[in-house]
Amino acid sequence: MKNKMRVYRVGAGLTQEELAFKVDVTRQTIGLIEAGKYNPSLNLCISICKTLGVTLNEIFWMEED
Amino acid sequence: MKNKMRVYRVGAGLTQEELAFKVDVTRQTIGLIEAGKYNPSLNLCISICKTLGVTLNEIFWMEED
DNA sequence: ACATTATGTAAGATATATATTACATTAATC
DNA sequence: GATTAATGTAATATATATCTTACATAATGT
Repeated sequence: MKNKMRVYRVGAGLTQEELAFKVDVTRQTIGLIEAGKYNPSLNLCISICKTLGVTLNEIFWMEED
Repeated sequence: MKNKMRVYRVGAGLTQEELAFKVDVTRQTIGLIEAGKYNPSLNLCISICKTLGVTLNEIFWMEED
């Protein structure tokens, strides 16, 4: 599993397009990050987290390895 | 204050150059991230955290706002 | 079934993170 | 105080995140 963005996004009742608009980025960018095909910038990660009301660890930190 | 990288790096007894080598990046890149002048990629942030034995939140998440 | 909404994906363009090389400055050690 | 190690910083080059446009598919409602 890549990251938990999608879980928190739909949990927040947001579509990819809506989240994209809020963090000032493209819908495609959100989709590709969710799909694990993009390596987003820290600032974008932080914007996403703040918009979804969670922290970096909750979405982007994987405990396993 | 930008992020707490420097605190944890010197706490780990590492020089910028040593950390850079471990995360496979340039010394300059580390220096600029510490100085808050770069917007690093998530993967690099994760590498740095793992090398320093901390999580994303500890270094890159600011509670204020 | 059809219309609409949400998502996947791809090609080419643009912005920016990072590399490379180089030199300057500061801190530490002798 | 001279020498070395660590860090700051700048110019140009390269790699890659992100944008733009476009089309295709999946899901959902009527």
